[in-house]
Amino acid sequence: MDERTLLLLGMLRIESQHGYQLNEFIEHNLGRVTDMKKPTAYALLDRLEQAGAINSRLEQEGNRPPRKVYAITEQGRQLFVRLLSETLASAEPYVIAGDVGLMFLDALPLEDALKLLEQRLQTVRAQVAEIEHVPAHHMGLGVDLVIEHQAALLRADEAWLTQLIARLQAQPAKEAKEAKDAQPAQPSTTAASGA
Amino acid sequence: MDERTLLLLGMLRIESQHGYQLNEFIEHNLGRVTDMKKPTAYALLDRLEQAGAINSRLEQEGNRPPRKVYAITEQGRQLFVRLLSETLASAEPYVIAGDVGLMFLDALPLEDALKLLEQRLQTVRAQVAEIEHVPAHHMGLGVDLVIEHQAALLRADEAWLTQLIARLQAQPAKEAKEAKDAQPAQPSTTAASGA
DNA sequence: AATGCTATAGTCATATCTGACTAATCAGAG
DNA sequence: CTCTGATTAGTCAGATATGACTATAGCATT
Repeated sequence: MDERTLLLLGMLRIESQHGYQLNEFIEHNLGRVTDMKKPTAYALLDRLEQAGAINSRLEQEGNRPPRKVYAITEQGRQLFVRLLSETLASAEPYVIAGDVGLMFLDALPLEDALKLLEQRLQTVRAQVAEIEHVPAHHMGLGVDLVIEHQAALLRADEAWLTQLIARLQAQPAKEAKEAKDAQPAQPSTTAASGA
Repeated sequence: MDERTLLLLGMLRIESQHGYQLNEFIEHNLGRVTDMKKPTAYALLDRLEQAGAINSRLEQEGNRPPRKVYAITEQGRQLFVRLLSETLASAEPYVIAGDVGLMFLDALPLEDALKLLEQRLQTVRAQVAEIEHVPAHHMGLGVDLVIEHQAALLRADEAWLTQLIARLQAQPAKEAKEAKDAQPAQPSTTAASGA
């Protein structure tokens, strides 16, 4: 949530903009950097204005509905530098949603698991391919660095997955045994999930 | 949010448990897998019970306050397999919070940026070290795989960061130029953030 | 000159999540 | 025995986030 604030301040630091503009840019170009949705952005802008980090003036173009153009204030710049420093210096341990699936890999028959992991691998490969084709100097922001970073992580992910699949294919016996070892608990009522 | 449901179902599939038990385990052992908090878990358990995926019976131990022991139902097992399959097959493009910072790296003087990135690198290294010392067969679940996966990603992260720092140190001129190029917009009111 | 379509600009009711709290039991110190 | 602090078990008000919606303007088509 602090990163979202940082993002908005950073964008306004580059250029004063109205809400719609900010949201369009985020939606179209920053899908990899944030998943903040429109209403959240408006809410944060309101809060930032309350706090004096940005201010807004109404602007009328033609006789379209008037829109609020937000500009960063001196106070906002200070907040920006503070948030940026904090964000750069720290490394929040990330939580990867898909990892929950790995925890229960042994609940599925090996064949099924392999099929699903191969699907996942396809998806990851597609993501790598896509990100490698994003043109450099994408938007003049440091978005390039983010793209690089994400590409590096995605490639690591691809490599790991590939190796996992190979391992599972090569040692079905061993992995099956591990799966057994993993549940010394009571066999419980029904056993229908078919492990 | 679906992963959270999957996690709870998966844990109950292994063994019937009461809420407190589930939460303790998550808090102490699954910090890397999920960041779900206690009240969220209770809310999801309620919802799963409404939906018939789990049921609960009250259990009294000594004369401590009675507690609800949740058990997965046949319906719940089916849901579990479905969610697990979906999760394993897909690869949601992850959003790394810290990446927002990278976007605005050029807003700081190079020296400052380097100092901050080095701090980040320290943190990442500490995380790598920590994760490499987690004992294997940690809890008998597939948690091992998750640990491996996260270790792989963390090492990739470390390598990328190291290389970024080297690049920034080696080519201060070029990077400084890029920083200039990055903002052909208006110089705006105050220029106090000192870029 | 009415119709439908897209872009613009934002709002709001609802769903979701969590920090802070309640409340009972137990174990040990004095 | 009774006070203190830890453990167990959970709840709830309030903060956050978002899907779905409103509403106007411009433009092309018929």
